[in-house]
Amino acid sequence: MTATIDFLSHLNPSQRRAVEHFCGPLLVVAGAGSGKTRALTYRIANLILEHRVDPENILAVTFTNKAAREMKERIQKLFAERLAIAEFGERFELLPEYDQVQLKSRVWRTYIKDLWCGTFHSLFSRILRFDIEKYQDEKGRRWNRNFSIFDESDAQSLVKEIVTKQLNLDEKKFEPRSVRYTISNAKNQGLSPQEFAKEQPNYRGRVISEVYSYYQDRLAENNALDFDDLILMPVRLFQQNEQVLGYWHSKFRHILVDEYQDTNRTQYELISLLVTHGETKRSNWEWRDRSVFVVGDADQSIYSFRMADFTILLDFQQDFGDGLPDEDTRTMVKLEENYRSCENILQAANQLIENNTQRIDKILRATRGAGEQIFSHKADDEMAEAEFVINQIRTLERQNPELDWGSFAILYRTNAQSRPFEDILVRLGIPYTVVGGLKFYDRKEIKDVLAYLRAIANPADTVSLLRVINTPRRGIGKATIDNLVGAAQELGTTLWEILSDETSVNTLAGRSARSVNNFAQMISRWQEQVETLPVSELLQGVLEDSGYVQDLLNQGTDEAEDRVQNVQELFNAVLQFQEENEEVTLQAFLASTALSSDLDNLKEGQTAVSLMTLHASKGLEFPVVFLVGLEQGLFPNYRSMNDPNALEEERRLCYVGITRAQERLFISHARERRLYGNREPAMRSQFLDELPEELLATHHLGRIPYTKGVGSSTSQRTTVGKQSFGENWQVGDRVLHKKFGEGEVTHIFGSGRKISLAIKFDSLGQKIIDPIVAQLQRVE
DNA sequence: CATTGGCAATTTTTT
DNA sequence: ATTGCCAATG
Repeated sequence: MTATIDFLSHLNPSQRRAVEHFCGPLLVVAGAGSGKTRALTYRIANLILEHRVDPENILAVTFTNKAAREMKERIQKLFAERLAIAEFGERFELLPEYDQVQLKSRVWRTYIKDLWCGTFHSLFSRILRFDIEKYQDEKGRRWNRNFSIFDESDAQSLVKEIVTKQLNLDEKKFEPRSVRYTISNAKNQGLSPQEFAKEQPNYRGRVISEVYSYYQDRLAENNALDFDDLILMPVRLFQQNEQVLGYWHSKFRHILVDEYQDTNRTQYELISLLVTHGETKRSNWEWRDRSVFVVGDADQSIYSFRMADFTILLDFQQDFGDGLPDEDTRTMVKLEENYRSCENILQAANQLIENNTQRIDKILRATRGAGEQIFSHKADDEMAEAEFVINQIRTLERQNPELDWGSFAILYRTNAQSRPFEDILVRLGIPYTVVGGLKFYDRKEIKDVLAYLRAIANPADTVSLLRVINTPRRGIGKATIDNLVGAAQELGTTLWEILSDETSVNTLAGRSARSVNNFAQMISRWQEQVETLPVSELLQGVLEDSGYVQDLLNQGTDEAEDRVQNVQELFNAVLQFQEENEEVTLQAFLASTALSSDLDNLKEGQTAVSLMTLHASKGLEFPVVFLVGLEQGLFPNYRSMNDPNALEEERRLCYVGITRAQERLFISHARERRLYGNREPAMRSQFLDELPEELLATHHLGRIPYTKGVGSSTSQRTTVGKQSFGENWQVGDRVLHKKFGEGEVTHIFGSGRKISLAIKFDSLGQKIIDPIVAQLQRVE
């Protein structure tokens, strides 16, 4: 127990309240860099240690697989350190390696293995592997436990096929991309094809609802689910099957959700069902040995295009909590102390986000020194911008021994912006990693090989079968394939039913019958091995017997060689997956490939410059951050500029970017940028003008100073904020804000340095403002 | 049937 | 500038 106390002692009072929370609901409003991951991991450890909660009764939802992995690792470390003291009387790091390994694996087995920790998608795909056979949709479609998970490109080709082949519609008028997006939105609102159809007043909507219905048919035929189904289907299943819901409800007694501001309606529904057992009357809710603990920050909500809805976070107090105002509530904790960034960076972030109207009152407090000024740079074009950035990186790296390549991040709005940076980095031989963009699992050769595996795991997966039936060439042409598929459709069975029957093939395939039968026998052979062989050996067999690798080698081109390399990497991925998990099934491996993002592969401790989109940067931090391409139309993106809500989201994205920086922040834009091959003039982003001028440096004189931001910098800038510090604000005071105009103080939160004011502006309504950050003048 | 070349559309962000 | 799609050709 003493060890328990000692880990609680690293926490500030708010964090401590969060960590020590046991039963009932709690909302943790956690600003950027406020130590929320620490709060989450410590709380889980505390539940297990202090409250004797069995790990298998804990459900922890994270936003990425990487976050899940890290969370498990951190908890494991916590336990290992504690046990080291208890059993060896020695700090974990000081133990001999053998003991460390032993201890770690024991901790894994007793505490971590049974913890349900992952993304919504991976967690609920796992639940579906148990219970999907008890589900039947409104049209009687059914799935079995071997279901395939179709990724976004699979889903889109399916839609495309339905639009063009099945409904003979104009691809221009019904772009598969946009139709798929509409369907996805419908699913994320929990609407079935029929329910969606009822809401469609116009032709287009009705057509899309028809596509949606066919789309579900096709998924079911293939025994496949898309990403949205992984969430929606459990909701439906829970709603229609009391027993299934009861089982999972009583299993998951403690539910934690990270990045709660990025959950959508169906995800919320899922959590709600598990927490309340589908009971609508609050008085019937059982909190005796249960909790729901959510962590989030509305200011970092950047996924509304994926139907994320941060009002879910704002409503938590009403939905689950006591609904009391902030001063009295016992179901909300705010983490406002920022441990990550220097004060200048934080002030910039705070002031930028003040421009948003939809917020929860929260202000980030600096705990570190002022640090250097933020540097803003205007370049001629995107090449010059890249040169500027890389030059800064080289200079800083050379001048500061504590910085290595991994200390730098270049963040941009769109994936396409990475090129010029990569070009220069390659030229100079500086190590770098691009996260996101062209995903490993999206490469043709990887998709091909995975299609083999998917067809083996799930014979109903016709899409995958068709992908590989003639890859590499086996002389099975379009005509024979059409014949076989046509027959399957005629009979209402799967393609595999036909393929696996030699006689049918002989009648249908004519000249190619031999090839088809060979192919089918090959697949059958592998299917028999699924239960007995480890996935790695199965894959090896596939690569050899299918002739896929041989075919690539025969091509002899550089490109083909690259592909062989990638296939080899896939094989390594299987080996790694087998090392990290016990009892690896083919389905589990395939699910991990479908649900893993590039982000998950970002390795800790690699000393390479990181390039990524702002979205991908969420949750990460770097000593030095470059925010590039701040131009109207690019960032904020032109598609968001006419919609106030979308514009606020862009601003939150900028806020996320700024708050990734620990010590230094550079912001740049270009005067001219290449777009689709031709040059276009560009205007500086409006966000630049929303940053506090006095924190921005625009010219530099030779060297760029770099001092670690711990302790105050020596610069004597007097910020406007400093002038208003110490003012005695009172409710009713009239103030003038530089941007928002005149308003009246309606509430005062905190005091001294921690003061913030609620101000009702005459034109814009109420906002919470930090008088130290904002430039307020008293009126009258 | 498979390869090649020309033309068009394309870029927001992702589990 | 790059990628995907279609039509014409051996």
